[in-house]
Amino acid sequence: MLNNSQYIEKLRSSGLRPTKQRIKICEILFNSEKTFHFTINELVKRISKSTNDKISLATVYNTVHAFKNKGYLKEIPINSDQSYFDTNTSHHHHFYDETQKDLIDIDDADVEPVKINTRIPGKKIKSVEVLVKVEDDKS
Amino acid sequence: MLNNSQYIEKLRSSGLRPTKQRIKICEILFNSEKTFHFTINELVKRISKSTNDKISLATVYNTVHAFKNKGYLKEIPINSDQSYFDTNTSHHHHFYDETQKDLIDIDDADVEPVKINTRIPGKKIKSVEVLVKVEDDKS
DNA sequence: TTCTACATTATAATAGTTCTAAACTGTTGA
DNA sequence: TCAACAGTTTAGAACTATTATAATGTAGAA
Repeated sequence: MLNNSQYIEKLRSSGLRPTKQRIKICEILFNSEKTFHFTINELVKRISKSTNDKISLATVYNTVHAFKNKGYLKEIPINSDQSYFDTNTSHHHHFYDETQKDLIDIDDADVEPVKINTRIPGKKIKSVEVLVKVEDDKS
Repeated sequence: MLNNSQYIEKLRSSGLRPTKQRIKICEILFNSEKTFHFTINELVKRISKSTNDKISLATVYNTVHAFKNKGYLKEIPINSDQSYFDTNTSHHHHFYDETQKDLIDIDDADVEPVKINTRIPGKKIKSVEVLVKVEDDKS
């Protein structure tokens, strides 16, 4: 939970100009107690609910990508018609409920560390992501 | 490595009419010694190389989805501008080389079983997929 | 204040995928 | 065998998420 001046500092310190659009998006994404998942489309809806100053779609895309590049957001690898982002940038994994089309965090403590006993020469591991797909248990 | 009459049987037994388009796509996907990854776009190219009878793009999409639904193909969860499919439907995971935009199988023996110590009530686990993103090691 | 580089914006463009509806074809059963 | 039907293919249009464009606006430095 940060106030605007802290967002301004955060943006400035990472080389992003603290425009009012970016500050507004910071408020929406980072003011919550809880981290959450969203699509661009959902973010646009939240923005239009919380302000009268419309932010253009292009700016939302630009900002989300900028925040992702700075490490303030993570993109969640999932086959979907749209990209999912996560405000929780700490190491953790996800359930994907295929019935509800819903993403759920898996607490990192609930996943044993994934051991990959092979490497690709000349490449270093950037991330290890586990996606657990679930569906309604009708048994 | 199956011959056409075996593909016909395979298709029929899973409730898919063995049309010449589907048989041709079976040949391309399942005649290889090795399993492989592909995008729709790449599959279309392979088809046009191996036959003079053009298969329409819609049919390629339809067929790939039908095969996926029947469990003959797996879709690989990855953020990309296009969907990746895998002819290897056995349990295994992937490296994704972000520099080369290239998918590489991880032999299942090289990954310790992923233990998820939590469940979602009323849901059953359908799959557990690990994606290891790698990049050039410039260190 | 003025300048400049960076941001925002509306809109067009792009690309992957899905939809449509007409033509075609494998299969069934008389 | 062959008619009839349901499933399949097809070209092209439509759709949707995302990116590019280029003009306008603005934050920050001098």
